[in-house]
Amino acid sequence: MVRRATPIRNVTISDVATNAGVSATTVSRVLNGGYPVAKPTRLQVEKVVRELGYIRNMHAQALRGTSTGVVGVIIHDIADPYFSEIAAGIQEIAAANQRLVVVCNSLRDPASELRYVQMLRGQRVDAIILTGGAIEDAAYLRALRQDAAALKQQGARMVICGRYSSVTTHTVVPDNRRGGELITQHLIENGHRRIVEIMGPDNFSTTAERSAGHRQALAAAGIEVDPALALCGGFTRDGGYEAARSMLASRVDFTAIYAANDQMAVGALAALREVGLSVPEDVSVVGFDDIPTIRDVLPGLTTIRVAMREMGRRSMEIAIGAGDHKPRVVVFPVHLVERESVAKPSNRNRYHPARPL
Amino acid sequence: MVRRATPIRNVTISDVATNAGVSATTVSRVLNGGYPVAKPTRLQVEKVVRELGYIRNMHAQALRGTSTGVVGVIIHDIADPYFSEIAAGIQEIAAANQRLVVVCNSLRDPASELRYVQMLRGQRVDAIILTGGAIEDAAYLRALRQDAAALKQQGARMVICGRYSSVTTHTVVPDNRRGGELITQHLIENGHRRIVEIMGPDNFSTTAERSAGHRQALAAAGIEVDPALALCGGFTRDGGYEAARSMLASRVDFTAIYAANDQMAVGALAALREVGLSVPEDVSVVGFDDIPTIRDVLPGLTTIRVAMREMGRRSMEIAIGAGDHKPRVVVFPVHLVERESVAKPSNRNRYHPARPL
DNA sequence: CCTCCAATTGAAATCGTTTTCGGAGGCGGC
DNA sequence: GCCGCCTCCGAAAACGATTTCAATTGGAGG
Repeated sequence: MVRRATPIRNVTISDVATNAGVSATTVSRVLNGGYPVAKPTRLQVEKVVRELGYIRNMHAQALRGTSTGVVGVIIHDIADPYFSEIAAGIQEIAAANQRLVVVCNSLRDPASELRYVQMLRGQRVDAIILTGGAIEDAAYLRALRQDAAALKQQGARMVICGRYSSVTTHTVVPDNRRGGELITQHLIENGHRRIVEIMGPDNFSTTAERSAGHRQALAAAGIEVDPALALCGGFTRDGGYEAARSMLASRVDFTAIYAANDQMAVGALAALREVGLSVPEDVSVVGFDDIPTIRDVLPGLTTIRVAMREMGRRSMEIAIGAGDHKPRVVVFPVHLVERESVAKPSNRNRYHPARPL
Repeated sequence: MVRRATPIRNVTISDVATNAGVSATTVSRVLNGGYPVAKPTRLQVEKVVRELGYIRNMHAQALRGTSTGVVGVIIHDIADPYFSEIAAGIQEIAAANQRLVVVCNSLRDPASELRYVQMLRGQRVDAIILTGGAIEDAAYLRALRQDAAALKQQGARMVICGRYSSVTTHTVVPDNRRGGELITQHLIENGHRRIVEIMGPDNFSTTAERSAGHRQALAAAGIEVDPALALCGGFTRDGGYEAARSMLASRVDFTAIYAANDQMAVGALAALREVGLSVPEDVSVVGFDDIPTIRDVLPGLTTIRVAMREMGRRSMEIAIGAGDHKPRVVVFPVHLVERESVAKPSNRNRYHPARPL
């Protein structure tokens, strides 16, 4: 096969200008509007643009100084339903405003998060949205703060979605603490006093907040916190499964499980099912987030609704909000969604799993 | 608050050059390697780069002609577990190769897909990955073919993931037809002859292929296709739910449901549960894809495993595969995953749902 | 001492756009 | 007839990087 002799070159604004018999300046003015261009000239230029299939080179445009129209999003894991909902919300607003979104998966690794921030700065994005909780150790914070300053310096924004942070003034968060409180109250009202808490990974702000709400509700009801009932796991289905199994193996006494997110709750459900315990008859189980897929697990999981998609939308709105530089902290309210996974405690079978581990 | 007097300007390569007492050329050479630079000079430049926190302006670099390091991905819906798995695979390879990924949600709209292709061409991306089935009408195809030609002309690639297409030579697809055949054979081997087929949206290539495999297996078993047993729905949980309900309402006789993807199968499961039919005792149900969340629905859904993440990985590998311009069509094999949603047919309750619609 | 070569470095052109600063023409008012 | 204003348009200077071409140095070899 013979390679084309013509060099690889795109149609440029000068090509359009030449073909239309005007200068590049005029073409640019037609393209961008705002300047006076005589009607016939405008029409002619538009015709040539169509004929040649001209597309603006965004890099030249960006280099010249105008905005890039690109927003960077750094997200833990796009395959995680919690984050993909947020991402979908972000996309909605981006699409409605002709913005492009660069999505980066940090896989919960602070170092890779920082690397991505650098790459996005190199891309001169208009804004960066950081989603998800993060381990906020000192070195990480220092680096991020520098990036945020540089970003602001170049007129770009940083918004943090899903966690509080001292790094930027633009923040969108669910009311995690309140959620932990609400769901725990619900369990307490149903008569539970020995509640297993399957927490998220250590050191994550989300973990801390959801746990704080839980303990607060416990304290308000005069229930002492038993360290034997709390354990950490990855924020995943398998994390919940493993945690539930190890709790079961430890033989400690409990009547309910509070998992720090729905996926862990689903894992716990699976672990309970495996040993022949049924929910909610033997054990009550609650989750957090109300991810879309949750409505099809059995029994229906009682959980805390977090408006993930709306949070994504709001983050993007703030990210591209034109002139408005006012600091924003948006706290999304949460609420309890009751399904079938909670009942009054009973002692049936609790210490004698039908099937052994 | 007083605005900073200093103009918004980034550290450029010339700043580094000045501070290091060398020329921009030398800095560029230190940054990109390949040219001889004396050790002390190199060290000095690297030191200044660190001190000033210099970050390359990708736009200037891209404008000059080197690649942008960005790959565009156009995907139906990032919140759909099928696609978010593919996206995760794409991200894995991108991360390993320092590429950035621009993700665009087309929401199954061909027009918006084309708009995004244009925007991505404006970004001079190194490649575009198109995922998901599409309505391939003539006008759409013509436009896409033009874009593909222009892309190739500028040295970029287009790879299509999830559907066959006459537009580009780079294609990554699951063996949809074979999957439809396998799962139908499985039902037939279990004694089913009246199988409802809940198809995906009309005109989608994926729908057509999965349905073709189904009918092929039916034909091979000498079972005549009954049009009353087939119906279309959106590729969503609710699409499956609605389809199942309307089938139930139509009172036609069937013993099994083949849904064209897992989400529709889950919807069908919910519809059956609502009318008091149990799976697999009263009706067998199968899906397609084996999305991750499926393993936690009850009863465990028998389905066809599609290697979504691997497909994403492979698409990206092809997209950034450097010199290699050989056309590639990669067909991913599928296989049957047996769980608990299929049993021999029985007549119990079939015409007398415990609860009315 | 002269020539030549290898090793380093720099000046300047280039990529495609936007924008500033004027220039050219037309027209009304004096 | 001249002045000034408006309308429309173009030349040229950025933006920040890479790369070509050439220059400088120092040392080796004759």
